[in-house]
Amino acid sequence: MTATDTQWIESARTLLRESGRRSGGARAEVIEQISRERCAVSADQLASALSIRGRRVGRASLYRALEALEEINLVQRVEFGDGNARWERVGGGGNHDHHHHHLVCRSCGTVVPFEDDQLEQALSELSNKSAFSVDSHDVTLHGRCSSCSAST
Amino acid sequence: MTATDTQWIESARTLLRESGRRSGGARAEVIEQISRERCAVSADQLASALSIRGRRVGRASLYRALEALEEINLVQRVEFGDGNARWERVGGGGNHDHHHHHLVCRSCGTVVPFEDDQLEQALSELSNKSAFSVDSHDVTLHGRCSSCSAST
DNA sequence: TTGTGTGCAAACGATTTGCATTTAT
DNA sequence: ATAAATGCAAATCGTTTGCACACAA
Repeated sequence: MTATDTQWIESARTLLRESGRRSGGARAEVIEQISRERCAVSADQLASALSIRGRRVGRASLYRALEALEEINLVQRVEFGDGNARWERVGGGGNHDHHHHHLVCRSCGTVVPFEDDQLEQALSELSNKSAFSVDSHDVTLHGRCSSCSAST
Repeated sequence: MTATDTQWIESARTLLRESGRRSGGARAEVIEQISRERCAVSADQLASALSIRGRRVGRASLYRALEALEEINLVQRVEFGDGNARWERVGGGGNHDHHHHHLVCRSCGTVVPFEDDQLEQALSELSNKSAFSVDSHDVTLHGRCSSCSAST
C-alpha cells in the first residue's frame, strides 16, 4: 500500500464522517478495496475481489458505498460503452493523484490506463473557455489491444 | 436537411444493402430520424421524436436498427455516466463529419457538443503512440451548464 | 418463395429500493 | 437511545430475445 493509498483512505474516512455518515463494516471494506485498485473496476469485480478475501459484502451495501464515495468526490463513475458502470478513485489529497484516462479493447474488454500532459493541457484550456463550469472530464480511446490485433 | 445528411442517409442505405440486409419501414424511419439529430440521443428520445411525427416504431426494431447502424460504423454508441446509452451518427462520407465531443451538465443532463482542434491533435498523437490500434475516441466534460450554475 | 424485418410480450441483468435487523456513536 | 448501515428479497428500468406474422427481394 502506497502513501497515496493511505492518504486516500484517510480522506474517505474523514469526509464521510464530516458529511454526517457512520463507518460500517461493508463501507470500510469497499473503501479499502478501491484503494487497492489501480484503474476502473465494475461492481462485480469489487464484489469478487472482496469475496476472495473472505469479506463478502451485500450488493446493496456495495452500491450504496460507491454512491456515497461518489458524492464526496473520492470516486468517479465511468462507462465504457459495454453497458456496465465502473468506478475508480480520484483525488484524495495525495499530490500525485494518478489522474488518467482509458484505452479499451473492443474485442476482449481489457482496460488500460494512460496519462498524457498534452491532452490534459488541451482539456484544461477547453474547460476554461467553456460556458459550463467544468469539474471533471474523461477520455476513452477505443480499439484493439495488441494481442487481439495479432489474433485476427 | 443538409447535403451531409443526405449523404449519410445514402451511405446507410447502401451499406445496409451491401451487408445483406433489407430495408424495412422501421429501420428507414430510424435512419431518417438520426440523420436529423445533431448530437447524441437516447433510445427514448428517438422513439418519442418518431412518435410525434406519427411514425411509431417498436422498441425492439429501434434497438435492432441502432445495432445494425453501429455494425456498419455509421452510428456510435456513447454513455455519459447516467446509465442510459445514447447514439449519434458518425462518418458517412460527407467531408465535414461534424466529429465532436460532449459537455454534460450533471445537474439537468443537458448535452452540448463541441469541437476542438488542439484536442484532436493531442488525441491523434496519442493514438499513434499507443500499443492499441485505436479506431475511435470520445471525450466528455462534466460540469454545470450556465443556467444550473446560476440557480444554485 | 424465402428469408429478413417488425412488434408484442416475456426475459434479462445491472442497479435500486423496501424493510426488518444490526451497529456506530 | 437514536439514527445510520447492512443485506436480503423484491422492484425498477433500459435493453435484448422469442416468436408469429408482414413484407422485401
